[in-house]
Amino acid sequence: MSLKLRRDHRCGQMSVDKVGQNVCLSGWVNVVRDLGGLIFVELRDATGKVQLVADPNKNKEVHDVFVNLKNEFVIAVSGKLTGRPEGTCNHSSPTGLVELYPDQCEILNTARPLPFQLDQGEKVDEALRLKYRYLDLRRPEMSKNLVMRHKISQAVRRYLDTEGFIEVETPILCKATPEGARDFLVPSRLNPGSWYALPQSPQLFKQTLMISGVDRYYQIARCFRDEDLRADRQPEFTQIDMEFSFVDEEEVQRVTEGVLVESFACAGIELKPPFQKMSYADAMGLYGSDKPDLRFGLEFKDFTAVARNCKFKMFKDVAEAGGLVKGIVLSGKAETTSRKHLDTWADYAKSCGGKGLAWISFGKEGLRTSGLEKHLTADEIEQIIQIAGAGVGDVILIVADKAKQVANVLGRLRLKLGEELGLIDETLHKLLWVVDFPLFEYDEEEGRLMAVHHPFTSPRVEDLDKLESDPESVKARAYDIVYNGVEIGGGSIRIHNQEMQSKAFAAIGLDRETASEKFGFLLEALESGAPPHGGIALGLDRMVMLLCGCKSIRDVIAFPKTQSGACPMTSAPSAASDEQLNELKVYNKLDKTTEKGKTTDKDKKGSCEPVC
RNA sequence: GGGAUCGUAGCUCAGUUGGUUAGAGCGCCUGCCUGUCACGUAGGAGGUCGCGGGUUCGAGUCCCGUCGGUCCCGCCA
Repeated sequence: MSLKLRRDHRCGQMSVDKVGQNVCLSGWVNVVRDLGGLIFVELRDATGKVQLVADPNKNKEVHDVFVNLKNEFVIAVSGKLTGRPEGTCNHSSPTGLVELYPDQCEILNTARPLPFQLDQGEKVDEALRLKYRYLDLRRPEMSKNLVMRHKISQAVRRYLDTEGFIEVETPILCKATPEGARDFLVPSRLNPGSWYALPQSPQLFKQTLMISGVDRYYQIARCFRDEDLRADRQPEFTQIDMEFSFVDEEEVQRVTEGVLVESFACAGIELKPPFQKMSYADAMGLYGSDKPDLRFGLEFKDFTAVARNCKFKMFKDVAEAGGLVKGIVLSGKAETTSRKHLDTWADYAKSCGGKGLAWISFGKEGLRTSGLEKHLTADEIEQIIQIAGAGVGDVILIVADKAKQVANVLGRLRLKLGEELGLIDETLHKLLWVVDFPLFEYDEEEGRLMAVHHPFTSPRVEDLDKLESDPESVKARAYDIVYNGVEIGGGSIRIHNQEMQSKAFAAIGLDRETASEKFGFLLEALESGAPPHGGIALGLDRMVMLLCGCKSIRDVIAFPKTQSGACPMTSAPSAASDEQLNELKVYNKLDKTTEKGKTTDKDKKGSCEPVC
């Protein structure tokens, strides 16, 4: 089809300096304002909106076309751009000083009334927005997000290129790994009974590339994890994946800081590296989180020493069992904190799995407590106040429990209070490296040690001798990068030595045979001259979400999944035909499917097995 | 696997203690209207109250189940 009118300008470019020029524009009818005589139409394209005017006295033909225009019709117009008459300018629009009286107008396509109005924006039910995602993405708020994502990707590519990185693509059809998240599986037609796994990350490939001598690799890589979804978690997501040869932590962190400086600059945010560092132990001890939000205080105070020597059984037992008694201080909140507030917070603490919440309110009229004065001496309460650094007008909230539980309960309470009491300075951009993670953590359910980061993470040199004797005390050469309390990336210096890698596998209970079967190629590669190497992966979706000011990564992904992992637009996932399954030698254990392709019994777990 | 919450017109919502013919704004359709920019104005069409069952003389409203959305816990090396 040949167009009579060929676009030569974009709506967003229409400004006073183009007045007098002949322009041809194409786009969508954003809105029609038909005054009976004059008809105003807002024309929208990817760059913006501009006002078109049809005057029946000036051009009857064009006016006749305009009379029939409806929202979201696709049109092309041409004519001379004019400045708006005195008093009719719209100063709230970027193109509000100009308008176009077309001398030609062509309707390129019509549109039925839409299932939702584009100007209703975020108010529209998300399921509907996802079903008609192509309409949702027409909204400038959404297309802005896509553009921001593009800009950040481009900035990252530009920056990493200057730092000597090359982008290498790694397979999507991979081998399943025993550790980590649940894998998505893909049956192999050519090898009936065998399955590929989609990559949880390109981890092993990028390490292999280091052994190949690639030196510096990056990839904006799609990753897949078959776990439950959240506002910030999708089954497929994108990482800025990097790996470096011959580096230590400092170099990885320097380059990562550069990536973040460039990315944040896309959103007009200036970051100043180097970023603050904090040990995992401090993060957990002071904020009860491995990703503390440092935009506000409320650091934990430790009252365990007082508790150990007091007569209050509740505190004393916890302290003697190796637990902790810790609290946070709400400065100057004694007057505004009612008993109801305290009860609500205590309920919240319980809902987080805590046993309760003790409190001391240091009001003008004197002390009020959650009954603590019955169990503690005045001197002990005074000691607590001293340790808390509290004074008149302050409130102290106290939790006593196992160390892990104190961190969990008090950490979550801290976040809730930070928000509820308006303590968070929204203008701050707090970047933080969390370092010195433990290498392993004991998993009660599995009954074995698990890698905190992943099993390829190098132990700290000074802890090497403890790898077998006291593995839980070994620190990892790992680092997470945290932005305003959100983990946006993590990485480590890797093991580049076969012997140590075997020891690490052994520590997490991976026997020689399994290790060899699952990771034999890596162990072998490590024996062929593997350079010291390390890297990091940044969560692109989360970064873009935060930089766009969105609450969900779904708003920065063009075609995201719902919480149940479905795509309302395409209705994926759907049943496969018997023909397809037969070809794959896969047997469907589920009951027969309905016409709609949905399983008749949702309670049964979908499971497919090779027939052989 | 668990907790919370939502589902009423195309969209966003209201709908009292269970009681007559289920309402509003926007959108849509038909008029009128020459400087609008949330155009205005007059009229009109439009409803399996997510679905199934139960309680009741009577259910949008109460109960049970189910489907779908969202948030969270678990899970996410």
